[in-house]
Parts: sequence; structure tokens; C-alpha cells
Amino acid sequence: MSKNRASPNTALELQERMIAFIRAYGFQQPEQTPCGQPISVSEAHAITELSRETGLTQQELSTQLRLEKSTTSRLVGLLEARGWLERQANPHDARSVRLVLTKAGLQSAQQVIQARREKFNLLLERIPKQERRAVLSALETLTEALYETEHQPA
Amino acid sequence: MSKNRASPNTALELQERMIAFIRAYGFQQPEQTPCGQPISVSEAHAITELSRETGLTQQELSTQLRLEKSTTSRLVGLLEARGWLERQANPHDARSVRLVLTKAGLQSAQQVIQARREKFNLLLERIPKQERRAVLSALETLTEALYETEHQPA
DNA sequence: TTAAGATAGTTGTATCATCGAACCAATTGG
DNA sequence: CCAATTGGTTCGATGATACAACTATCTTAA
Repeated sequence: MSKNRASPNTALELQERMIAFIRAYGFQQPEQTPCGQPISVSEAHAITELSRETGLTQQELSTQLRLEKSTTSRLVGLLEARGWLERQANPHDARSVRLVLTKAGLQSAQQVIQARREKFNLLLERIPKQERRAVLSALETLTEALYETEHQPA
Repeated sequence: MSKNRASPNTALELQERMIAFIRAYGFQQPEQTPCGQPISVSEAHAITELSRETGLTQQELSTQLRLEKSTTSRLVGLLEARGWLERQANPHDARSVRLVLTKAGLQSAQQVIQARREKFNLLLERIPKQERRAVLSALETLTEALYETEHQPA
């Protein structure tokens, strides 16, 4: 095992580990309901985000979820059709809407959050205790690095 | 087991970091050609895998890529249509095929590999030198943990 | 030896996740 | 007041996948 050296193979190793990770995470699987409710991953992310901060505009939600506004528009449409949120008029700007979860939507969000919590608890338990902090900070470092580069999947 | 119990806050943090990472990686973006050639991520993964080990059956390729056999069948069909690989009869088992990259396929694989190498080099450069090993081993740990749990995306 | 599985692949059908372009309606900055 | 910008919607694609049903082939066990 080489140390902190800028070994030419380190990048290759990073690549392989990232790809392995992504596959393990199963980013390619369309989804299989993360909680009791049949709900897609995107929907889950959206309501989670909205339960965290209510009254976002679609534009803002797009930014949070890193999605195109058209994608967000459809996504919001789906959630609205489920009766999970409302598009409320924004008195300060008639172009935009304020997204507000309904009671049912909030409840679903809670379920998703709970289900996720349990899932991640299980995952965390699989990580040796003394490595946990390292894993967390590594993920953070990696995420920052990804944001800095104009990363595109591959 | 119980001494390996995860603190709720740590699990939450893991969850947030993982989600942030996944978003940063952009796993949701359908793809934008990882190299010069217009090629999808799945295709890129497939030819990379085949350039690493030739003569795989579709079943084996499915396992490597963690895809359904039907998905793999289609994927292979696309690559075949591009003239990047051939399905060769397997003399020992007429049911299966052996997947072999053509010259053009091998060349594309090299390009993909090269493009990826450059991309990951850039990424690696964004990670402070003294943290690199930690990031790599964290990814490994995380991947193992994911494989151990019956992980499903969310 | 042969019939009941098990396996490898293919095809049909469906869903999810996304993007970009073309549009429209407000808003804002000169 | 008009041009440019911004927030959203709709249309049309594509990619990534799964599952189920089906065919052909192989294996095995009575």
C-alpha cells in the first residue's frame, strides 16, 4: 500500500472505487419504493426537501434537487396529482408558485424520512465504528471535489 | 451487535452525505458522452468490462454490471448494432454466447478508459493529497457495507 | 432414457428519470 | 415602454431498468 504519494495509480483506484460504489448503491435501478408508499426516488427527494423547507418555488426546488426546471415541473405535477402538495400563488411574483405540502404530503414525507433513517441505520451498522467518521468526512471531501469539477457521470 | 449500534445522528449524517454525494455525482443525469464518441454510460461500462475480460457470456456480463439479463441483452444488442462487439457461438453450450469486442469496439473502449482516466485525474487533484487514501478506503468500506445490506436506492 | 427442471437469451411492456427546445406570461432595467 | 430576463409548462427524446412470458438448450434423476 503506497502512502500519500501522488501515485499514478491513485486516480485509477479512485475511479474503480467510485464505480464500484455507484454500482453497489444501485443508482441504475429505477427504484423500489423507499417506504411503505409506492413512491419514486425523485418524489421522495422532493417531498423530503419540501418538508425541510416549505414554500419553495419550483426554481428553488430545482436548484436543491439539481434538476432542470422542466423536470421539476413534471415532478411537482405528479405530487400535486397525488394530493401531496399545492402550488400556491406567490403574491409577490405572479410568475412563480410557492410549493406547500398538504397534510397528506407531510405525512408521506415523514414516512419517507423514517424509512430512510432505518435504512441508513442498517448501513451504518455495517461500517466498523472506528471508521465511521472517516467515511463521513471522505464523502464530504468527495462531494466537494465533485462540485468543484464540472463533473459528469460516467 | 449492540456494541456496534449506530448513533442516530451519525446515521443521519451518513444519509445526508450519501445523498449529497449521489447528487453531486449526478447519477440522475441520463448521460452526456463520457468520451469523444456519443456513448451511454451503460454502454461505456459494458465495453470497459469486456475489454478487461473478453469472451464473457451475457449472463456473466449481467453479473459484472449488476443488471437484469434482459437489460444486458438489449445493451449488447446496441453495441452489436454499432459494430463494437460480436455474439459468438459458444461451442460448449449452444444456449449462451460469448461476447467479443471487435477492433472498433476495443478502440472505443480504450477511448472511454482514457477519457475516464483524465476525468478522475481532475477529480483526484481536487482532493487534498493527504486525504486521498482515506477517501479511497472509505469508498471501499462503504461499498462493502452496501453489498452486505440488501441495499436499495433512495 | 427421457421427462421435469434449470439456464441463457430474447422480446414485449412498463416505469422512472431526465434533458433541451419552444413557448407564454410576468417582471425588470434601461 | 420595450427588450431582456425569469419562472413555468408542454412536447418530444433518450436512457436505464425491471419483470414476465417465451424459446432453445442443457442437466439430472427416477
